[in-house]
Amino acid sequence: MPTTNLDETARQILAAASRRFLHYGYKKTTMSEIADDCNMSSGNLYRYFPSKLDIAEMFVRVLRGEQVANLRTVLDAPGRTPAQKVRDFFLLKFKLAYERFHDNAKAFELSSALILERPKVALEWENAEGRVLGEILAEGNADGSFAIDDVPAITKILQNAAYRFTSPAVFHETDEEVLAAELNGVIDLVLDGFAWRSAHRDHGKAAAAGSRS
Amino acid sequence: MPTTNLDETARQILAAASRRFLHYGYKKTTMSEIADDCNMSSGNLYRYFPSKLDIAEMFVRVLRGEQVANLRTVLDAPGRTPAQKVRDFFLLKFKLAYERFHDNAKAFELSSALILERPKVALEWENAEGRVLGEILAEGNADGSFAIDDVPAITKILQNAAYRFTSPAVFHETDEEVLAAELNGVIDLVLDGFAWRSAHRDHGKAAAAGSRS
DNA sequence: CGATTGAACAGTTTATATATTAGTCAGGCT
DNA sequence: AGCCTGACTAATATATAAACTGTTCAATCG
Repeated sequence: MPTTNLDETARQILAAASRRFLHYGYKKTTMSEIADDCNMSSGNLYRYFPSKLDIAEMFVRVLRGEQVANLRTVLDAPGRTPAQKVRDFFLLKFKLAYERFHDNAKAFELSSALILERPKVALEWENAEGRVLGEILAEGNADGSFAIDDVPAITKILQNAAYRFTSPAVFHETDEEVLAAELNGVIDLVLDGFAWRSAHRDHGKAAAAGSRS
Repeated sequence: MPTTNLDETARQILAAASRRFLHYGYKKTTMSEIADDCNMSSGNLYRYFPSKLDIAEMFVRVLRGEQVANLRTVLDAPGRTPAQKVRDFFLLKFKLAYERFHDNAKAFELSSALILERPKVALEWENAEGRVLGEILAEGNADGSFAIDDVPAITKILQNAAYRFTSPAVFHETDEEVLAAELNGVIDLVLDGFAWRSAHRDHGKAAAAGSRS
């Protein structure tokens, strides 16, 4: 709930801006228009946000909060094994990203514009989702289905392996069903990797390094 | 060797164009300049190439030929197991892509411009490399280290899993060493997945589907 | 007569002028 | 006082004109 910290007026500004960002795009909405929507002067906006880009950043922060909360439901799903939750996590993440960006050029534009100027926001987003994924992995460690000693490292590896299915730039090329099927293929292989490591608990860095070069 | 099919004059044009593409960029080199380099009129270029874009396409085709030949050396490396060759393949592919695009905006521009208008070229490139990777997998099947029944499907899955490390758009953000280390992490996990499947030869589509949903 | 040219055309890029907008701040309002 | 306004400015974006470039093809060359 990132909006909790915000003033009532700030929240009103954010709501007006969000509506226009999604409908007309980031570049085409002006500060004056946002101000008019809130029945205030454009100058007054700067008492609540340092710049237009910061409004966009807050918008994305809210979106991220919702998405992370959405992904977190995977954790609480009853009757699902950790392995199934890993799959659920990435399929849901893919679905959310696909639905947001496919046939929604405005959302893509806002995202691109923000990430270009504030790369840190993208990193924070990835880390926030990574924490959820890490909890799934920890759960698998606890019930013995996984055997992961460096959870953050494996989290990163999984995010890398699924990158193709979370990078919006590629979405326009391929159909959702096809991509989902390919994502399942990657998850299958990765989970088998976990199964192998779980059966050979002596893996660790030594074994991994040994198999290399 | 894609240039073998070409006329001597066509090869001269291609060489002149390639030099300018890499030095000044695709958009900034004009047909007149290429023609001047070859001591001919601009109109005469069209007796050898239908358009400027086709010169760029041929340039990329040559590049692809070299890259695939380069990757193919991985296959013939003596004393390497198939698993090691899978790693070699992707590390080499990453290194080649990184070196080509990092700090070489011109190569990136040419690639982007071409892929935008001729997406098929990118697909053909991926397929050509996939064939080499498929041969490595087949080798692993032959010596028993892998147990892959649908080699093309697994090839695609591997390419998807390594996408993060072959997509030039991301290269400018992260340092080569870090990316290579992360790629190794993905390969580790994927190879463990192969090991698991090799140890449980009854995997196949039924088992994979069963583990899902 | 086939091979080549370069002027001509249509489309695009660049350069320039005009207009809009993000952000500031001295003052007005409550 | 504290909150808000709206004219102002520097910077960005849009619109318009000029220049250039990819491509064609009738005329020329060998």
